[in-house]
Amino acid sequence: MKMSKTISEAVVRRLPVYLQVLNELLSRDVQTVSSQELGMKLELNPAQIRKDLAYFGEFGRKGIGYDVTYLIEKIRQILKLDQTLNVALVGAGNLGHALCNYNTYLKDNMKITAIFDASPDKIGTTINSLTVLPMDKLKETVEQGHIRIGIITVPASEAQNVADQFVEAGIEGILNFAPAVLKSTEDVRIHYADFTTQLLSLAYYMDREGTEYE
Amino acid sequence: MKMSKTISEAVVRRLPVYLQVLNELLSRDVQTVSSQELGMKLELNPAQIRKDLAYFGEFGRKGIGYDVTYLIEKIRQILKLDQTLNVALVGAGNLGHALCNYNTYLKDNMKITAIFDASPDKIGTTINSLTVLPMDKLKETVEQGHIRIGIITVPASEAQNVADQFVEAGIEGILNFAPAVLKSTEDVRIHYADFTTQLLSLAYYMDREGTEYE
DNA sequence: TAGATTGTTAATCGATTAACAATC
DNA sequence: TAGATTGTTAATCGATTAACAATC
Repeated sequence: MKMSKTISEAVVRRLPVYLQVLNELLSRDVQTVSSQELGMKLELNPAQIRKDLAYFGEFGRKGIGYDVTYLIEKIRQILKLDQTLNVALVGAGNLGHALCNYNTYLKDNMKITAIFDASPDKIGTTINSLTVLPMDKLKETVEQGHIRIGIITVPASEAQNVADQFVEAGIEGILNFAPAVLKSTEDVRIHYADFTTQLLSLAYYMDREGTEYE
Repeated sequence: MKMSKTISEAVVRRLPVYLQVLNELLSRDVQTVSSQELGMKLELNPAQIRKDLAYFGEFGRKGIGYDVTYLIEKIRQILKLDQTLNVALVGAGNLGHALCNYNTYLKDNMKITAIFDASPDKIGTTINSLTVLPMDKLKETVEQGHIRIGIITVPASEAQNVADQFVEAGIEGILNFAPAVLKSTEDVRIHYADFTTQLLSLAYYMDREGTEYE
């Protein structure tokens, strides 16, 4: 078990993917897995997987591999999935609706506990038994509800404004679905989940794959 | 104007983000922008931006910067946004619905032209004037409709199966929203857009930011 | 014991950044 | 001309991979 050494973001982003595959193994009653096997499933170098995990502790057994259940537990601890994180969502449009309903998937780790919208049409309506609140209730709700993560599903033009309000309310992390680059203070982390960027970069590879002029 | 040199994925993924910021500048009638200014907006090193763009041509003017309109045009060409790409979506659930309605945003670059679902409840229903088709129509529809990109919004357990059918149908790129790692043949590119992974990695940074044990 | 596989150090590879001549 | 900023080469930094002693 070692600490110090800042862990790179690339490593942290791979952990949830490891968890995905491990959960799938668990559901098939696989007891033990080697970095070799994980590497095959993830199309990742086995050494990388071992190294990633070793940042956080010695989770494997030499000559044997990793106990699936134990490793899941450990990664869940690292990602703090034992505690419930409360999440606020701003933007009760189609995507906002979809995410709220997806809610169940994350079970008790992450829970959308408040929904906001600027539009009077939306305010007061109910999504998944949550009432859509007006924006001026955001700060108070976030503070009182111990909400630490904010999700933005508003149009790009309003995203920065919402981010500012989240920061002001003391949120610690933002997941932004709007196709916009956001500014925040240093202590608030922003992750981007805009799928249009993904789609556009995918387009680049269309037709060209394998035609790499060489 | 130079060719050869394979362009790294990191570069390609930044292009849509550049486009985002450039479009925003255009909407504010900004004519010219320097790599310095772009760097500030994107929190990226100016040298990196210049280098990224230089892979594709000489788009700037020394001493002046980049013409916003011209650069937008060039990046759109690189990402092949001049041609319309037809997209098929499998999974007419909440997220599928949301993406279909989002459709307008992508304007004429990307167009969801077919929706599929395995569930008899969904088949035959209409989303945004498109009728949800059964899975056995996928191959034929993809081929006849010149569909080159597939979007997966089914549960994780079915994602691989859908991907296989896409590959079989000759799709060239897949955008996967299911929390699952997918296998495909080498010539089919898979991008991941599962937001749960994003959320989980965000959780890692909660409470720790700035407490980096040093 | 022999075979397998970890954790970790060292080597490699690739991506980011700095620096600067060219030039608007 | 002087100041600004590109495109590009060289230097740096960090992440991935290989290799191997430790050990189950």
